[in-house]
Amino acid sequence: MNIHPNSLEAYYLLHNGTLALARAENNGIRVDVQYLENKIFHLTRKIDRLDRKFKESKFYKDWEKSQEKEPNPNSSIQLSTFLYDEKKIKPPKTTATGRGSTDKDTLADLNIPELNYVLDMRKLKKIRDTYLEGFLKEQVDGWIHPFFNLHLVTTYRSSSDRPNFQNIPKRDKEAMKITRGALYPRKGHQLLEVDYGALEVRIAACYHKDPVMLKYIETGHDMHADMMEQIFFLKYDRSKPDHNRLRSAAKNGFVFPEFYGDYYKNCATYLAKDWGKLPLGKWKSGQGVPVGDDFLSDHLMANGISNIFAFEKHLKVIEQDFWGRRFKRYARWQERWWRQYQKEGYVDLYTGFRCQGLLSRNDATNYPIQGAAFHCLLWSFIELDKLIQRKGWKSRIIGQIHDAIIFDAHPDELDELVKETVRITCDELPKTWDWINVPLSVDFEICDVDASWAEKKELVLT
DNA sequence: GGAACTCGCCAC
DNA sequence: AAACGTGGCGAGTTCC
Repeated sequence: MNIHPNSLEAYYLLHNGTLALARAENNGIRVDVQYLENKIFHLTRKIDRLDRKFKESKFYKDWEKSQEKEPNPNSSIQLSTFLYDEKKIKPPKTTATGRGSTDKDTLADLNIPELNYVLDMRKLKKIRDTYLEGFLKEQVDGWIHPFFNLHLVTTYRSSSDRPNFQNIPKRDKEAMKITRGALYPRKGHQLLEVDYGALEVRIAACYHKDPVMLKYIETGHDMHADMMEQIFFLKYDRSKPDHNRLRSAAKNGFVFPEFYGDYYKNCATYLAKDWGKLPLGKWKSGQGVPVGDDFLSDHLMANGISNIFAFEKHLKVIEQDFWGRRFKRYARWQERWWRQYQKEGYVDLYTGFRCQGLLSRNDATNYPIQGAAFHCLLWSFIELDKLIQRKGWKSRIIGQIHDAIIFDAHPDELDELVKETVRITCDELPKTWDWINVPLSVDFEICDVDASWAEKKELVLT
């Protein structure tokens, strides 16, 4: 099917998407209210304890003397004023408005032990106030009904609110356990999650058709391992934990930022500091994360890189190779796409939508990818919803997170639900939209019957 | 007493 | 030449 900009097909995608999402909203998610109240009580006790300890410190006493009103550890303005105006510390980083920053990384840089109390309190408050209190506020008789919006996002992605179902903690294990530990399936059911693998990378490839990228996708060859080898002068060994950490660093600190339009200087800083645990000046022996029997500083120095500037230069060369040789066709597509926008004033998505208005170069190349990737998810969501209706199943769809669908599944229907999901997401979708010229794949995660969302584990298909 | 803003931080 | 894309939301703050 060929979809034209602002087409009827595009309209129906949102129309049917709205109806399917409304059914998921209506289905809702079970929350354990007693658990929420207990956790909030215990987190409050922990936060109070940290607050008391912080207030006993010399740092706080000095802060108290420096201003009229009682210092509030949660006020970034008060903290910024005290650190950078009163104590005359040079801000390691500033905010968008030019004020000295007090975010997590910046405070860690300052090396003031008492500030750890502030950081610990912030983390627990985030969990308590945004998530647990948010669920409690929105729940009715032990059910929440998050909304999914199709009309708010510039790129034609979705958003979610009241409460936001799309930003519940996952990476931080403690925050994940506490927040997702409140969310349950229906009695006798189990939560099931299906994720598209590398969806945006694959959809990007449908636009630029870069032969090197297509080969990576078709063969399953590990692009991030290749970049890890190039950045860190190593032969990737998947059995080594330190190699896998550096592979993640290459993936999240270089490959994805470059795809989104970032450049080597930011990548160098981020890789060295956040992933490598290296200082931003000159390096000494024994610094950074372990690499084999060595440390990252020793390993890089052995390869002629002994400070952040040399590392930047190294990444500059890698970036030139990345866009000038490896993904040359991808780079040319970005250039073409940007010129198209400059000439016509819009970019079109393959799914029949048009992005207009003032766009930056990065916007013009990112929006069509982000939007069309979400539309793949939405199409699958609609079809799965129809299928469940048709079959009269007890299983329900309860939500969606950009490239993932969350089911509240009945165990008797699980096998068929998984089978049908693979069919719709990976086989039917590319048959419907012939611009999808790459294979698609999905992964499943599952919780036991009656277990909370915190108990999620990988589902291996046989 | 509410609107609008900044900042920080969670997700993809 | 320029320099990371999209959201929601709580707390603190300022303005009206």
